[in-house]
Amino acid sequence: MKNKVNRSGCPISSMLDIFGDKWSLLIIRDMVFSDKNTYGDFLKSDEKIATNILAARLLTLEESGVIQKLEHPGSKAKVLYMLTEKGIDLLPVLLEIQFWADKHLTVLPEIKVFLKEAKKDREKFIKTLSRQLKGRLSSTGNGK
Amino acid sequence: MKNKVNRSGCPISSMLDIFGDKWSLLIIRDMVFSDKNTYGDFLKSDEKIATNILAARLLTLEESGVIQKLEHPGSKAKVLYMLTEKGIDLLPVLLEIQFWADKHLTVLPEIKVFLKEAKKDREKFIKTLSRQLKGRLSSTGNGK
DNA sequence: AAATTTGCTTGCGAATTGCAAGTGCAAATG
DNA sequence: CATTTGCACTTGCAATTCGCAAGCAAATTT
Repeated sequence: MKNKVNRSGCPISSMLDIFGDKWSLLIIRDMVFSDKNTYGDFLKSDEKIATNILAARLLTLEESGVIQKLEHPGSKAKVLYMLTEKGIDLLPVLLEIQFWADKHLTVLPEIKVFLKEAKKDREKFIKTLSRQLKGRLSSTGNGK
Repeated sequence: MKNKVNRSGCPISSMLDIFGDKWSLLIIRDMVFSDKNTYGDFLKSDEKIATNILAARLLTLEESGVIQKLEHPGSKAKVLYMLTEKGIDLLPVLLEIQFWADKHLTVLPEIKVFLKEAKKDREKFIKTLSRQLKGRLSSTGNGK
């Protein structure tokens, strides 16, 4: 859980020191909303991240303590990437980004339906999904 | 209000197409929380943005419709940068980022106090500050 | 045993970043 | 009213980062 830069004491700036690029948050998105958890999974996402960029981002995300590498239960050739609690706690940020995009950008109808649902009871949605994600966490022996 | 890229139909990805760098959100932060509204104001912020980068970001933010350029009431030499409604609506995103940072990163005590206050009644805080920001908007003749 | 999958690493040209200096107009100053 | 200062940028250029393509070793499948 390394702390590299830190342009200022501002929390937004500090958050951007980790996530201020076009890819890092998408990896978290895939883990939160699409249950992706291997290198190959992330490579396959719609935005087509380059393999070297993916490797670099996974490393910094791990160094920042938002994800962790674990041995994959199904195969030694695979690596299991999991969110830490720090990573799971980004869910409200991801949700608000989507609510904003839903209002001000072009969003696919299927996603609009999902967001409408999530917005209906925001707190409960966050609590339920967070619990679910943190549940998986504790079953790895790394839960708090 | 230009639409340049669009890596996928995902709302998070689309938001990152605009804000996926280390500077854009900081400009919005300065406008929302520090009442900054001139080129010089933004240059002076703690993170020391380079002048060419600032000019480039202001342009894309304007093209994305989150800020607008207006003539400065006090001086012709100055330019007044203002948030649009689209920009003001980023407040919940900025808040959640800060709540996350408050929990998981190192944050200055004064800011922790501010965030504690904001969190106490999140909805009211957002409504009040949004109204305030949108109020300024309508006094420029560009309010909806 | 050979082919394929998986998680990377390496090379390299292209694009972006960031520092420093410069430019043109407006406003303040002497 | 001539000159300096302030303001909002632009330009040049070196350094870093990005992104495509290829390569690679270990594990797994056929």
